[in-house]
Formats: sequence, C-alpha cells, structure tokens
Amino acid sequence: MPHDLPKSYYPTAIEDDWAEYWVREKLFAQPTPTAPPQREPFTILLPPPNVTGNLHMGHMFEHAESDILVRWHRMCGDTVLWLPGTDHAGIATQMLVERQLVSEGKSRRQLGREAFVERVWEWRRHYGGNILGQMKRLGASVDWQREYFTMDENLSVAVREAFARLYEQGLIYRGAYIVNWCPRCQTAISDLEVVHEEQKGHLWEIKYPVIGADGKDSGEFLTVATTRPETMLGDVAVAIHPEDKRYLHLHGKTLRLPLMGREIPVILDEWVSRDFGTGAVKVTPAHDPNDFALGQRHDLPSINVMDDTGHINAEGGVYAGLDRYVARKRVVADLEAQGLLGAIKDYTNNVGHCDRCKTVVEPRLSTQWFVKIQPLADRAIAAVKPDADGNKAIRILPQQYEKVYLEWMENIHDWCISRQLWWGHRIPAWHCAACRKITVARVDPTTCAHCGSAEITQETDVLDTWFSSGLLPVSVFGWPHITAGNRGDFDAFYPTSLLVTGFDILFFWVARMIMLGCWFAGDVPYADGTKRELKDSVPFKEVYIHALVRDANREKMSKTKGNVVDPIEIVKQYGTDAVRFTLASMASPGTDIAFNVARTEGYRAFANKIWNAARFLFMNVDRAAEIGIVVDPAGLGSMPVVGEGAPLEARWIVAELHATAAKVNQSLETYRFDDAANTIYQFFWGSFCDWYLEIVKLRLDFSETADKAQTAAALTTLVQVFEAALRLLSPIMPFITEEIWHALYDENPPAKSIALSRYPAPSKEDSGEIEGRAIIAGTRVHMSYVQNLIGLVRNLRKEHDVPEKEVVPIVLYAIPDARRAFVDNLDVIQKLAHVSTIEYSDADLQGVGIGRHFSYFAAKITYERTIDVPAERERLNKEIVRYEKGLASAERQLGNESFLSKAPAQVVEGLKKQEAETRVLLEKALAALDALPAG
RNA sequence: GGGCGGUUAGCUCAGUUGGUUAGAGCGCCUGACUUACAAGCAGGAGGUCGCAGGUUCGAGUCCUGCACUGCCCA
Repeated sequence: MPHDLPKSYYPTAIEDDWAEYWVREKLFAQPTPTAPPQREPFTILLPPPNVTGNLHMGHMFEHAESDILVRWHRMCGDTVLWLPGTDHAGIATQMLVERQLVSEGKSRRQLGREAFVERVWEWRRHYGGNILGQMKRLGASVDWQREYFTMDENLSVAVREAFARLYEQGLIYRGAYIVNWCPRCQTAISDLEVVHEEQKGHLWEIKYPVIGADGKDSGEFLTVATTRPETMLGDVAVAIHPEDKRYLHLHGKTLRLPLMGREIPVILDEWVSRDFGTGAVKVTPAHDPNDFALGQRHDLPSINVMDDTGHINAEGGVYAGLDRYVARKRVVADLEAQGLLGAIKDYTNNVGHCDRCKTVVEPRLSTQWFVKIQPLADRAIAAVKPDADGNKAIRILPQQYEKVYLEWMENIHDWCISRQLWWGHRIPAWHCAACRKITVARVDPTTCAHCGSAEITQETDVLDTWFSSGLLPVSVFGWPHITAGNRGDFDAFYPTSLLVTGFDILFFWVARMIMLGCWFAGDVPYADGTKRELKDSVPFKEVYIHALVRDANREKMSKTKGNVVDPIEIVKQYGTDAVRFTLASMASPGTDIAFNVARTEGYRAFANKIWNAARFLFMNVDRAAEIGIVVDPAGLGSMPVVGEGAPLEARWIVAELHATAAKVNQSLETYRFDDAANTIYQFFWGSFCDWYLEIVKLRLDFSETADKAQTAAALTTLVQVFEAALRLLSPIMPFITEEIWHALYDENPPAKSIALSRYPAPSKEDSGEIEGRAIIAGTRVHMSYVQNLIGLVRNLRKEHDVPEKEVVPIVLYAIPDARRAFVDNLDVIQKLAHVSTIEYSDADLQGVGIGRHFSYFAAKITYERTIDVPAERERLNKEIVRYEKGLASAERQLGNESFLSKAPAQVVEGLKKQEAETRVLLEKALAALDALPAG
C-alpha cells in the first residue's frame, strides 16, 4: 500500500517532483479550440516579466493569485488558458550584456551592431529562461506550449505592422522635443522610466547684467534662480511675469548672458511664478520642458549645450568637454569670481533618475519618434468609463484604481517610442539621402518610396520595449494575421478575461495594452464579418490590481536596504504551499502585505496538520480493509451526501463542507483570496480535525463485535469529506493536495492530477441549512449545543483542577431540544469532555461552580476541590460587571420609545431575549458570589 | 502643490447595505508527555475601534474637522 506517508510533512521532498510532472505531462496546455467553447473561457496573459529578472516576492504573489484563479476555473470546468512569457527589456538587457563585454575588455561599438545583437540573443538563450524556470518550480499552471518572447519572429511582425499602421494613420511622427535623457544609457527614456527622488541641493542666484539703451551694461542686474547653473550656457532669454511690479522697468530690455557674453532678451510670460526664487527665470529651451514650451511660445532658438554623455559640447564655449557636474562647479566658481553670483540657498527638489541605472536624468532636446497618443487614449478612456447603461468594457479592481487610471489617461502626453539602443525592434523607417523623406515599410525596402532613390538607410533607433509588450494581448493570438482559417485562438481567447498585476504597472503595460489593444483589435471584425464592438476590442475585461509585498516591518523591499526576501529561499524552508497560503491569506484588496515568515511557519503547520489527517485516514482505511470494509471510489470526486439516519457529526461535517464550499467559491469570485484561504483553514483545522476527526474515532470500530455497517458508513463519509476538502484546497496548496490525492486513490487516480478534478460546488444554502435530503434541519444547532457543552465542561474541569485523564460525573440542566442532542450524543460528550456520567436536573442549577451557556443549559461537575475563594470572587465580580454593563445598555435601549418603534422587529426581539438571558446570568452570578464562603 | 489610501488585541489583518455584548491567525500565559499530528492537544488572558464634534432609536461602519502615517502625480 502506498498509504504510508512519512510521519511529518517535508514539502521539498514532494514539490520538485510534482512541479516537473505537471510540466512534463503538459497538463495545462490549452490547444486551439476547434469549435467555440460552450462556456466563456478563462484566459490570463502573464504580464511579461523582464527577461533579465529573477523572481521576487511580488512575482510570486502575483503568480499565486493568478494560479489560484486559474486552477479554480479549470476545476470548475472552464476552458482555461494562462499564457506565460517574457519581454526583451531593451535597456536592462543591453546594459547587462554590455557589462559582460566590459569585463572581457570589449565594448559594444567594437563589436558592431550585428554582432552585439547576436551576443544578446546568445545571452538570452543561456540565461533568459531563469524567471520562467522559477515559475515552473513554483508550480504555476501555465501553458508552457505557448510561451512567448517579445522578440520572437511572429511578435516582431506584429510590432512592425503596428508601427506601419500608426504611421499611415498619421499617429506616429518624428521631431525634436525635450525628452528624458539618460547620459549613462545614452538613450531617451519615457516619463515612466524616470524615478523622482527628493535630493538636497542648492538654489543658485545668478545676476544677469542689464544692457542699457546705449548697448552697454547699465550696472543694473536681473537676478535669476536655478538648481542647474550649468544650463545657463544654453540660456536664450530670461522670463518674468508681465505684472510683476519689481520688474516693470525691464520690459523690452536685453541682458548680457554671463560667461558667454551673448545678448538675450527679457520676455514676459504669465507662466512665471512670481513667488518662486527671484521671480525671474532663465530660459533654456534645449534643457528643460517648461523652458522648451516658453521658447516655442516666444519663438526663441534652442541651444543644446550637452552631448549624449552629459558633457558640455562646443556650444558651451570654454566649458566644452567637461562633465555636467564639473561644469556646474566651474560655472559657479567663475560667476563668483566675476561677482555675478548671488545668494546660494539650500533647496530640496525632486530629481529624476533613470529607473534602470539610477543616473540623474538630463532633460534634453533631441530628435525622437512619438506616438500621437490622444486618439488611442480616447478609446482607452471609453473602455474604462461606464457607458450610458453603466456598463464598462474593462473593470479595474479594486475600484479606486479606476480613477487613478482615468486621471492619468486624461492627462497623457505623447509617447516617445524611440530608444537609442541596439537591442530591440529596429524602427522600420528608412531615411532617403536624396530627398530626405522617410519610407516606412512592412518589408525592408530597397528604394525610397518618394523619389525612388536607392540611397536609403534604416533608422538606427529601436522601439520602446512597451511598444511590443503593449501589443501582446493581440499578437500572442496571431494578430495581425487573423484569417478565416487562422483565427481560432483569437476568437476563443480575445479579449482575455483578466490581467492580474501590480499598481506600479498600471501605467506601464496595462495602459499601453488597453490603448494598443482597443486600437488594433477594433479593426478585426468578428468571425461573421461584422464590426467588432469596443467591449470585445479591449485586451482584457478585468484588471485586478494586487497589493505590494513588503517586509515584516512594512518596509518596501529593496536591494539597497538588504531586506529582500527571496521567494525561492523561503519556499525551500517552508514549502511553496505554505508560502502561497501565506500570501493568499493576507491578500485583502487594497492592503499591502507585510510578509512575515512567522505566518508562513504557521501555514506550514497547517500543511502538516492536513498531512497527518491524511495519515490518520489512511491508517483507518487500511485497518478497515483488513476486515473487509472498502470505500467505494465511485463515491468520491463529488459533493458528499449523508442520509437522515447518519450520526450528528456526519451530518454536521457535510453541512459544514457545503457551507465552506459556498463561501470559498463566492470569495474567489470577488478576489477575496484572504476569505477563501481563511475559510478553508477554519474548516480543515477548526471543524474537520478538531471536532469531526475526534468524534469519528468513536465510530471507527474494527473489533469483532463492531457494527460493520456503521463503521463502513463513517469511514465512507470521512474519506468523501476529506477528498472533497482536498479539492477545495488544491488551488491554494496544489502540491500537498496533489500528493495526498494520489495516495488516497492508491496510485490509481481517476485523472492525471487533482488539478483536473472537479471543484466542490455546494448545493444552494437555505437559511443556514443545506437544501435537500442530505442535511437534516437542526443539525448545526444540535452540533453547537454539543460543542458548547464540551467547551463548558472542559472549562469547568480546568477551574476545578481536574487532572486531564480523570473522568468526572456531571449534573446537567438543559432545555428539551438541547437535552435531546445531549442524550443522543452521550458517547461524544463522554469522550471529548472526559465525562463519566450525566445526571439530568429538571430545574436550573444554582450555586457556586456552575458553567452556563445562556439559557440553553447549565452544567456542574461533581468534583471535590478547595475553592480559591479570592480568585473565584474576582472572576465572579468581573462577570457581574460585564453583565451589569450589558444589562444597563439593553435596558436603556428597550426603554427608548423611538428604538421600539423604529428598529426592525427582529433586532428588538433579539435584544429582549438577550436582556432576559443576561438578567438570568447576572442573578446566578450574584447568587454564586453570595454562596462563597467568607474569606 | 494636487490626489488617493490607512489608523481596530503585543504583531499582521478581517469586519458586507449602520443593528444584540467587535473577530481571525500568529504571539503570550497555564495545564497535560492523550498512538493522525509537540509543526500537536486542552484551557485562558488581552481592544474606550487615532482624536474631537455631528447625524441617528442605535456608529468600528455615515458626515465634518484635526492628528499621525503611507503611496501616486506635478
């Protein structure tokens, strides 16, 4: 028998094997449907992790949530597709390989473009699968047959098509604008790749000499304030507010630009803030976005004084060749020497850094490619905003993020899509040396489309990585080649159902996928040829934004802080299942997760608990087999049902299972992973192990004299409930449930995996009881009587210092319904409360040492002990205070006319009942206090 | 500067449309070496729900203000 599980649960011993098995058996591959699926498929695209990345806790959390949903849907019988892949991460990957080259004493330029790109591919082949490998180990139930990479041939075709279409539609243009320039990466980067950090710096005041009517310096100065004094080399004007009274006399004047000697005008613009600095602002159109706008409004030239590497260029006169920070020092020193430096003030400002290499970003004028974003954004807004009927094509959850998204989308700027890199999709545009015009083509051209010249060269820039990742939802399903014979995937899986991702990604892929998805899928007609509606053009119907995983002290994990928790390490220690359960149980929407291994330790204990419950079960199954009792496997795999004659605990555990299944299904529908996890935990440990297993031991009698039918029935229910509970837990803890499930079926399971079995679907719950013949009315109430009595007696035993092993007689008063439950379940009470005999009293019990449960019953144990009078008095006094407080508040309310007339009847009734009960309890407690011997 | 969250037990968090005396896990204390499990079992202690007002018969829940704190954007 393969039933002999090791005594303790060792996750690492089982997880690797199952992880491999799932991949090897291609269990989660989802082929192209040949006919439209009956039910709506459940499709998730993995938001592409960076190919250079390693799996961190945030990924693991995101994948755990996705996997739970995916496994749940699969077990519910849906057609499920979870599509994995990576993006080519232009800057990050190029940086990485360049670093490698440097260590070999080579450089990218030495190698040349072609060789370098080949070298990156080589790197990717060796190391690029890292993060996906980690996903495999963690058991993500993705379709590995469909793995994508943004640089793949088919996805590159899509990128080229998208570029060409947008260009033809007039939505891509090229021009010189201010962009965020990283001097280290030597490329433009998008606004989103700039991380702002507060930095202590200075605000330098510089005095610009005013030129008099005679063309000579008048001796007066106009003082400007700047945080980047070196940019003054490129100044073309100084701006003041037109109504600033301090400077009225300078209207129309010109200034002498210090150090450069250039004559520059004073310009008037309402944009200038009079309160900031001196109220006069130097204008450097080539090095600041605001100044650039000013320059455009006032028709000023732009003088770019820096090169690609952040060094001053020839336009910077004697400063040429200096690094920007060296130049800053030199400029300040020279100004001071010339007496043109004013005050230097401490100033804290937000400085932009390159997200990749943390170099300070230089806003800089350069020629780039842009997407005219407004038309795309308009659709992306329409997709998220409710229509006239209140329907939304895309639901963003938690809902608060919808507003964040809309606000961002409504204030979007044109998207700079060109990058000065070699690794990426090279822009399919050719410059003509003859006519200077641009040819954009899907197939590499040999001649200029405008003049026919053969002197054309391809644009050297590549596209922003997000241009390709934004296309994934359409491109992975075959776009742009959606043909009659080739549209199975697109028709079945587009739009995808859901995107699970982090808040920080909202503007990255989410926004771009929505814009590009709506734009291009909108042009793909339905299979019948009719025009696609917006609701089916969107890349996904829902976006679920998950929380951030922080460390145990709620600090953001970061390499520099050294508080990064490596998921693989934690998994090795506690098991994937325990880590997944930790993450799920803490995943309440909108709240960040403070990841604490103490929790994980607790959930490993939970896994161990299940493990041992399984061992108990198998032990009994094997013992039963010896006397010829065999559980029919045909009864497994569905929801257990018991008959009216079944013992209380059997009816109860089945009722609990149904209620649990209902709650879990409902929780998963609403992304309440925490509720789902906690509900299962409570069921498995609190109900199944703590109560049911202990009681069922009474029924598992394998002796000669045993009632075999009773034993068989008990065993059957036990196995059925356990098996169903395993399926219930499986999406959250796939490994341990897989292991036990296979063992349960004695290595002869009905399917290759528990993941391919059916999820427990409850029958409808009706006023606390389960509909139908399975559950008998009163089951849960009766069980609660029994549980409460056992709890009460255990408590009394402790108070009377009864040794744990010793059985004691009890005296019991109970209302008729409770009494019936107690009589029927005498053996249960005797076993779990260590009771010898029960003597029933027809009158309520009085005196010291009575335990009660409201008015349903009271119990007293017969046991001699020396009463600790002061302790007992203190306890009773505490009780009395509590009762008096409760009573007072109840009386206050019940004496209130408006309460009686306005509150719902059931609330009033409840309060009356409670008041009566509290009054009884108070009287009893007072009497007990009176009965205490003086002392 | 603009916006969005959060503040409930020692810690981490639930708490649905306002409704009876506010819950969970972990931690803590006590007891018992019980053949599924010491990663366990049994029992217990622990909270003026950030502060101040207001609405209401009734507020952890709704409104206003304040304090502290986190995040996003400029």
